[in-house]
Amino acid sequence: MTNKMKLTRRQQDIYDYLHNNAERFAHPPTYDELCQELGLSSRGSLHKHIQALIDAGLVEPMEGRQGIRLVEWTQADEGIPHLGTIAAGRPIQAIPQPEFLPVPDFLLRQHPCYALTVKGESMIEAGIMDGDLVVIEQRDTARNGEIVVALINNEEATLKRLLNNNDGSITLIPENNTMKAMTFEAEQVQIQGILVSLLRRY
Amino acid sequence: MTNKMKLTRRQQDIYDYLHNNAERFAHPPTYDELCQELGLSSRGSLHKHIQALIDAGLVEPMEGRQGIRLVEWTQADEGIPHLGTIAAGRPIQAIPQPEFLPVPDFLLRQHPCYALTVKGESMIEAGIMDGDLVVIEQRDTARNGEIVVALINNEEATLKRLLNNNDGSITLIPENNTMKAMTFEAEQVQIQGILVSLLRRY
DNA sequence: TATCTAGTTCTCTTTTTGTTCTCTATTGTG
DNA sequence: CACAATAGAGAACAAAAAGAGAACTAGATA
Repeated sequence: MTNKMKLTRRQQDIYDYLHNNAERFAHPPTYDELCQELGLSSRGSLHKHIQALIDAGLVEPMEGRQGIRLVEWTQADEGIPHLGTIAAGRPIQAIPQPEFLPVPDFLLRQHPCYALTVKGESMIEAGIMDGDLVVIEQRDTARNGEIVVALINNEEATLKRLLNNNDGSITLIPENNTMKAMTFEAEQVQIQGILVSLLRRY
Repeated sequence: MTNKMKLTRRQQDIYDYLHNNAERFAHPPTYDELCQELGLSSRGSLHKHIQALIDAGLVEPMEGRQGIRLVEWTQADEGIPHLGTIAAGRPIQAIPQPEFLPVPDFLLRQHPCYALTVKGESMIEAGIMDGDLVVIEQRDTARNGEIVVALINNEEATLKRLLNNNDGSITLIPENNTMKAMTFEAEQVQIQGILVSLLRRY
């Protein structure tokens, strides 16, 4: 449905404006407000452009209620934020101003995702190397055997394979036979996401 | 149509400019904008050059001939073809109708690329697992240490690390300590591309 | 009810942009 | 030298894009 129609110059401008100022409008803006912001004096002219954006699937009219509009966007169009570096035994080292990576649909999930750079070799036998970029789906639960981003004791973040033990404890397994699995109480471990895909540049 | 004639000096200039500054133009540039950038004062003159580039198939007019611009054709827009499966010791198993994968810029190179699915574990210690998708830059030469798609005796295709020996022979090294490196005469080995990036879904 | 507001539809004009044309200057070639 | 190929300037034109402004519609409101 993402009909990538080509926009005219002004249509792009207006879309960019809506996109960049989405937060500024508590309630979706009216045509008159937009006209003022964009320096137009005719609602009719604006309407023509908005209509084009609607046809292109970039914008949706507000449901039923008239008076207003709303913009929609997806991660596939926009890219996912690259939040920083994850190294076993350290907190995630955040990038001050996360940049957005364009990642194709087929490497994402429905739920929101973010990207991290892997530091270290703790998952090397799972084919995850130092410097790889991993795409993480934001979640606070995970199933057995999934590779997760886990926060331990609210201090250190790590990428490991998850094992939920019968007694309620949690074991985090590195995929590196020089390293040992570690077991924690459920309260000590907080799941921050699960691994959904991996990107590597040579 | 695709009149593959050689370009004049200025045509090449203009093509190079478009090529190098493609990123700078949020929307495809208008003729007036290009004139300014290129130091021309006549759209008519520009038009003659652009027309030559279109004839040469290097540039496409914006569809629908809207009051706008020309676009360079890049693989980032269209995606790269997924040609099939590469398994050590077999020819590449081609997909009848290759599908196109949208792959973000930063995982590509300037030169044409294609994607293959990796079958087998011969490169597992390089972090390349069974089922991974590799992006290959189409090339017929490679440097020492690069991971290449090599065709051996015009029969079997394989993904290995390349070693050019002093005596002119070529050694292909698997990254799997249960497998042995193999050495061939230069004539037996044909480079079909080099590894530029890797994608994996979980 | 009358009135106001905000989206829609319409006609019209202006501006922008690609195209086509002619004319001129420069350069290289036989 | 003549001649062709390349390069640019500038004018004129048609169509697309953008905008103005008025009239109309349907809800909301008083």
